[in-house]
Amino acid sequence: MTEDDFLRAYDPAAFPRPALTVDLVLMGLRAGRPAVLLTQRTQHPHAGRWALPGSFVRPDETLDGAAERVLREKAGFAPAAVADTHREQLYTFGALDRDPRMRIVTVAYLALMPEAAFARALAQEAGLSAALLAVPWAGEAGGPVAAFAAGDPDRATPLRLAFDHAAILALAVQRMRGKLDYSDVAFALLPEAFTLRQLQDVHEAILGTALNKPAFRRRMLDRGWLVPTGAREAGTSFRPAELYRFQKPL
Amino acid sequence: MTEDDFLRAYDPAAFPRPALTVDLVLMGLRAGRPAVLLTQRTQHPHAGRWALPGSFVRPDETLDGAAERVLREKAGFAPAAVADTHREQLYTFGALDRDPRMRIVTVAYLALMPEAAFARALAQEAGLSAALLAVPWAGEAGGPVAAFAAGDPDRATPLRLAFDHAAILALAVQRMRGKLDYSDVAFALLPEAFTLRQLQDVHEAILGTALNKPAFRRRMLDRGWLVPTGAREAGTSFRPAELYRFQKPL
DNA sequence: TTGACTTATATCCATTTTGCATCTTAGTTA
DNA sequence: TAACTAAGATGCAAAATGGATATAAGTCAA
Repeated sequence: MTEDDFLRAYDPAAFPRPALTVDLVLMGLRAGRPAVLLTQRTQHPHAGRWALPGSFVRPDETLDGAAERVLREKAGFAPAAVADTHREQLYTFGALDRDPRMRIVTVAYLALMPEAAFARALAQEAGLSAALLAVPWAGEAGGPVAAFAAGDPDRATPLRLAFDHAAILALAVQRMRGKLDYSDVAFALLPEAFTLRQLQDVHEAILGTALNKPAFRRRMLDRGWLVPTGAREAGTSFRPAELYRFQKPL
Repeated sequence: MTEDDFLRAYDPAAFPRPALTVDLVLMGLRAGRPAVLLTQRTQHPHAGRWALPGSFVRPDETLDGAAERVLREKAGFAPAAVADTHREQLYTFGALDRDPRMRIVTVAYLALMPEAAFARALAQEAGLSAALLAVPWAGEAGGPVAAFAAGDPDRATPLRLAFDHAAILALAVQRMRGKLDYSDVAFALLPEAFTLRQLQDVHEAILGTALNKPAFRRRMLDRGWLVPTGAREAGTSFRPAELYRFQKPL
C-alpha cells in the first residue's frame, strides 16, 4: 500500500490520532544559577508533581506558534517580549505511556530569557515557580538532572517532576552545553549589556565547571561577537568591568 | 484555564488534531557519494515529485517504532537489519501549509546505512530510487540542498521534491556535518571493516571539502575508536591498506 | 627477478591554539 | 594615601594542527 492509497483510505474519525502538545523548558538565571519555570500540578495524574508549561497544538497554529502562545498565556509574556526570547525546538517525545490519560506526543521547546524577564514572568504568574537546576555531571554527556525549589537552598529534596519532564529537562541542559561554545545561547540569558565575568559565570553555571579566565576572555573577544559599549558596570567596590553588547557580525 | 481544565473539557472528537507522520531521510553511499532513497509520487498533490518515505504514526507505536516500521515496510529492511542502521530524530516540521490535503505534522528521522544495505534496499523495493545529493556549500551552515537522479551524472536537472522535503533533506545534511567530527555517524555509512582512506572519503563527501591526510589519520587514530583488524584490503594494484573496525572504548 | 609505479604509512617541522601563572591597572574604602 | 579587590594584559610552555616530505609495501610489466 502506498502512502497515497493509505491517505485516500484514511478516515480521520476511524483511526485515532495521537494528541499533540508542546512543552516548554523556560530557562533563565536566578542569582547566577540556571533555573526553569515549573507549575505544580493540582489534578491527577501526577498531582503535586512539577510540570513544564505546555499546551495542545491547535489545528490553525504552527508548532513554533503554539510555543509562543504558551510563552504568552502561561508565562505571562507580553507579545512584544516574546520576540526577544531565544526559542528553539528540542526534541519530540512519543513514548506510549508518557501520559496515562491518553496517547500524547509532545514537541519540547527550549526558551531562554534574561534574568529580568525571568523574574518578571515569575512575579506575574501566580501558578509559576522557579526551580533551580542542579547539573550534577561534568561534560556534555547526559545524566539525571535534578530540580530544586527556590526555598530549598541546601538542595535536600529534589522536586518530583511529572510525566517524562525530567528527561526533557535533562535534554535541555545537554543541548545548552553542546551549543554553548559555538552558538549564541549564552547571550540569550544575559541582559543587553554585560561584563565578560557575567558571560563566564553563565558558561560555568551551565557547564558545571570552572573555566580559565584569560583563555575564556581571549576566545570570546577573538570571536568578534562582542562590542564594547564604553560604559562600565556600576555598584562595585573595586575596578568596574567594561560592559559589552552582543552583536554577530554580518 | 489550566492545562487540567483544558484536558477535562477536551473532547477528542470536537477539536480536530493535527495528523502525525514520520518521514525518513535514508542516507547511504553510492560510489562514495552521499545519496538518499526517494519515491516518486504518482498521485496528487505533488504528483511526479520525489518524496521521502514516511508513514502515519499509529496510536499504538512510538515515534521511533513508526520510523522502524517505515524502514521495514517501505525500504525493505529485514527486522534484524533494522537494528543495524543508525537512526536519530532530526526535527519536527509543523508548518500549516506543508501538506495541501490536511494539517500534517511530521517528525523527520535520519537513518544511515552502509553502502551494501543501501544497495540492497534499492534492489528490493520497486518504488524506490536513489538520488545523489549535491552538497553545494562549504561548512556547517545551511543552504539549499539539491538531489539528482542516478541517471543524471552531469547533474543537469535537480529533482523536484515534494512538500517541504527539500528542507528536511537540507537539515539532514547539516546535522551530518555538525556531528561528523565528534560522533560516530560516519561509521554508520561504512561496512564492518574499512580503511582510513574510506573513512576520509566519507568525511570529505559529506563536508564537501578535501581534508589533510596525515592530520585526519592522526585525529582518527588518537580518538581510540579504531581497532586494526590485522587484515588488509584486497583488489588493489598497489600497497593495500590496513582494515579497521569501529569500536568505542568503554 | 627486478625495477617502475602507486598508494599506505611514518616523520618532521612550522604555525596556531590552548592552559595557566603572573603582572599591571583602575577603581573603592579606611 | 595606602590597602584591597577584581579587571584586564602579558608571557610562556604544552598541545593541537596544517602541510610537506620520506619510507614502506604491495602490484605489474619488462
